[in-house]
Amino acid sequence: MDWRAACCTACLRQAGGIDTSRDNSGFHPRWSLMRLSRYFLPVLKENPSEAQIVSHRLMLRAGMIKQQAAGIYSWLPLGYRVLRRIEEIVHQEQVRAGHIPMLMPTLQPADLWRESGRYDDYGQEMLRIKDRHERDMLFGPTNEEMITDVFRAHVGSYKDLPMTLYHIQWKFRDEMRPRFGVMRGREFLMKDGYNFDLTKDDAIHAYNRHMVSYLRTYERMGLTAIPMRADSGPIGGDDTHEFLVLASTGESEVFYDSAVTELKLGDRAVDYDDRADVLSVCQEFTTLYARTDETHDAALFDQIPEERRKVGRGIEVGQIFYFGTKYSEPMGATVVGPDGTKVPVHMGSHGIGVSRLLGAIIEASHDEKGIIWPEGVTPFKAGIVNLKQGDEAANAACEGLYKALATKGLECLYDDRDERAGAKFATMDLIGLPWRITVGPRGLANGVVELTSRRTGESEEMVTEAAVARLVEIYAAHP
RNA sequence: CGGGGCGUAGCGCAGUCUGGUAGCGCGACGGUUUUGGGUACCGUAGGUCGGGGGUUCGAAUCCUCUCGCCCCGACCA
Repeated sequence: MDWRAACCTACLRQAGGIDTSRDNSGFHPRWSLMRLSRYFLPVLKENPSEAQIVSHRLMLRAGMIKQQAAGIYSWLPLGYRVLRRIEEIVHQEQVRAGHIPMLMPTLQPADLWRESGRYDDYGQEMLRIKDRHERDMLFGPTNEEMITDVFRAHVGSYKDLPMTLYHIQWKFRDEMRPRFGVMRGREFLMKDGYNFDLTKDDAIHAYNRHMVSYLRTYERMGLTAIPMRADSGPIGGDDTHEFLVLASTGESEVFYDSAVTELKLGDRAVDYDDRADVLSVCQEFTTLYARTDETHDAALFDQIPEERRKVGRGIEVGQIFYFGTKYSEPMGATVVGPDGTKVPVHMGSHGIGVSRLLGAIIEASHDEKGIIWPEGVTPFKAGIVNLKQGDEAANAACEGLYKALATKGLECLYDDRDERAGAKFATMDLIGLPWRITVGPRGLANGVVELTSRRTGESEEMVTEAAVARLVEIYAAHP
């Protein structure tokens, strides 16, 4: 399950401890052995003028991204770690729901899109490219055609269904006006999944299964994402919900019953194969009024008790569609049914904006000092701040802590720079690690270090073993 | 794509109106300071002023073309 991070954790466990030398393998990133003095974290004290909204500013200031062109970014080490972590959560929850990971290319032949009729429909957002043989190619903005092509080439029987394939891949949409940093880039990382089912009922179950897996995915990231009935837009379909994170900087106006923000999936067990179970969760989360401006119905909205009637803005972080045979029919994706006749499969597609989630999470979780990462997605589990670099006791205590946490599988960032305390604290606050362990001669004289919550600012002094135990306990809830 | 704005050192900016060969703060680097919330002082390095063409004895500055980026709008994960 933990197939993304496994190599790092495993090689760490195998090593059985700590290697304080720089890792030069270039493949297994020993992230848990990170000294800030050897890391690449180009933080900025001042706000870059190009960034307007808070998540964009903070991502630039925290040294997470560097813009390379309008809407196109390099992911610097810190940003890359969060991106990978979000990706990992998405993978885990998709696999848990029974969906199968794969990978399709970024470049696609135009002919596939001519089959579905979308080559002409898609418009300028599609980046069209010619190869050296003058063949028409495109940088994929989505993958319905390609997955349908994969499916029809290899699947021919109803016995192979149901099947849901997904991948996490870079997409490109040549937006007229990219903005808000990674929230609306032209190049973006997206999880997109496609279900193939024999009947509409089966496909609706796949739709519901995705809704539940998405709710769990967002909750693990510390987000409240509300499913809202939405227009289908250019992908086209009969049924669709968008998932929106409430934030004043959101691009969509949303109307909702405030009670929906109280709904939590929590750690309740949902059997993804149990249709009734899955359906009941979907009903629980979609019964209360929650719609974007596209589908807003003022009459229905007015029936909500006034004190619960809310209008706000939201950031779209995912969308699920059922679209039936829209692609399977024109592209000939059929299976032979139990009665021996060929029928086009029922499909749906389901997307999560992986790179965009970084921005959404920051919009939802920050303060004037910087980012506040939810434990589920933090790039490092804690920051260790050595207040007196060079002091033998402080150095030893920090390295001991570092080792103790690492052997528990908690990857931390050790600020071993020769800087003033204030500079170190400011950096930690900016990059938003949820926990900070402060180690200095003053506390060590009493045998204690200080554990501070980034979110509340509350500090508590305790012996190092207690700090390790506390963090182990906290992160047990965020695998 | 319509409207507006901006490109000068890694970042934030001044200098452009009124041409005379580039400056400030932060950061970086080297010292001193031994420091519990971006410390202070001393010193050093770093810029063909987005690019091309033109006017001029002389262009960051004036003219022109061009590229890039940002903001508002329409559009979108």
